[in-house]
Amino acid sequence: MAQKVSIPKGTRDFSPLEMARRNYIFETIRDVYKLYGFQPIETPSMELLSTLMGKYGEEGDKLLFKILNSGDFAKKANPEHWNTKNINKLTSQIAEKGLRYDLTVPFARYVVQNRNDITFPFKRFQIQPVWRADRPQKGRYREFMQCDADVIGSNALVHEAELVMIIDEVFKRLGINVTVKLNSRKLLTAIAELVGKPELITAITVSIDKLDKIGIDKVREELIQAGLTSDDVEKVIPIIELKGSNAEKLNKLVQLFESNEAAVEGKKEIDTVLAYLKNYDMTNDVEFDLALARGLNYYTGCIIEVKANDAQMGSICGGGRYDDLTGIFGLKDVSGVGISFGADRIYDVLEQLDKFPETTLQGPTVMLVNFGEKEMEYAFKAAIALRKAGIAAEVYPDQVKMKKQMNYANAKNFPYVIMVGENEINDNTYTLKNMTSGEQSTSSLNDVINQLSN
RNA sequence: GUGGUUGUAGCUCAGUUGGUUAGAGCACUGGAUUGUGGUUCCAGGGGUCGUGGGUUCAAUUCCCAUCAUCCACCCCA
Repeated sequence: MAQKVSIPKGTRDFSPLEMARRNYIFETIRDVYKLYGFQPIETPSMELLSTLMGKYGEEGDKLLFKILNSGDFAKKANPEHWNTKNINKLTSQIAEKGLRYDLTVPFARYVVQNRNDITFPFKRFQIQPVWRADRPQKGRYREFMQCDADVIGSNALVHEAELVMIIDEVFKRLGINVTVKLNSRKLLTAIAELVGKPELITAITVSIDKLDKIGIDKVREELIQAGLTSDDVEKVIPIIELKGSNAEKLNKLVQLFESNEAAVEGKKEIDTVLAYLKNYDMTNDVEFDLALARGLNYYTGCIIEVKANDAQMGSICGGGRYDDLTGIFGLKDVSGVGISFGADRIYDVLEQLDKFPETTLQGPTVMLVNFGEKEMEYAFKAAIALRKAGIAAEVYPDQVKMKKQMNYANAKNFPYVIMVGENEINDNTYTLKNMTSGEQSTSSLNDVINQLSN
């Protein structure tokens, strides 16, 4: 009996149709990135664990796929660690590589390693898969594509504004309505300082980030659990619950925070970015949202997150400014800012909303029907001429029933089929059939090429 | 890591209050239709009912375990 085959949890195969649709997403993002002056790079699938570990928080370390060393790796492992189940020490002895968890940290490594050859500010984009040993669920895979654009070596807030414009343009082209949420990590720092517990910044941000999902009461509970007093909580809640337009929220912010230094800086960041955006005709909404936090703890300035308005899905794009990511690798005072589109989630949203364009369904342009030996030769030559003219052509390889050949053309979504039999050979003509309308006409090869070239 | 869901044909799923030949739709193959597909009709192939154990005269069905799956939490794209 046949062996039951499958692929690892959280991974997927992609059919020709799915590839066409994925490429449509990648091309759209790539085109917009290029339009804003970004250039592509690629980095290896695996990085040294020393590069990856500790950059994504404790949770992140757990979610890294680690690659077992080659050869007799067991020899190098200290048996004591086996016995005491000291996983951390043990992994460092038997695994020195891991699959990349995102594209930002490898990029920071790339910049530090190639700093002498890079002209700053450096704008790069990168579209590659990343891996996380997460438990899969809706919109969550263990292998998925990220489409990153980052600027490194410039503090200017114009980049934040342009990144928002890129997001707007990409989703406009894809036909997805989104809300771009904007906040600053500095305002979150200010909140932690306001209650006099700066060390709780991570726990606080994690809790308030859930406001949308779990509601204000649960957030209160979580904040208390995180170590805030109820007095503290009553100070925090009005801030994250601020309502009104972006300008109104920003104004009220001043009163709530008074002259907290971090708050002033954070507000200025948001002000500046929104001022830049006034020059641009946004298709989607930009919302200043104090409850936006984002998990990755390397962010220091503006943070950005995008949600689809018409689909149930986690964030489909996110990013922010990180002031010290290259510092970890020994290159100080280089600020970076970037965004990342989650292509797989965007795919799921497009599918849910049925927004893929028709053209992603289309197969090669024309199939030539195979009627017999003589006809095959005639058709084969025609296919060569068609390809020379830049038209994707294919001759059906076997002499089987017409019905079967037409079924094949149908299944493969050929928009056109060419039929050549005895009559056509005698007259040196070709019968071209439009598969959507069913119309067909007989003419010379040049005419056929002209018709298909449009 | 925690909680729940579901495992029956290639795919999507019925079904059996435990009983001897396990069903449908889609897909596939052949025919109606030997140069015309996407519509229709007929026929056919394909399943040790996830795996292991238990209860029973008898288990695909009940019980236990295990694996896989999907969903939710944690966290995140």
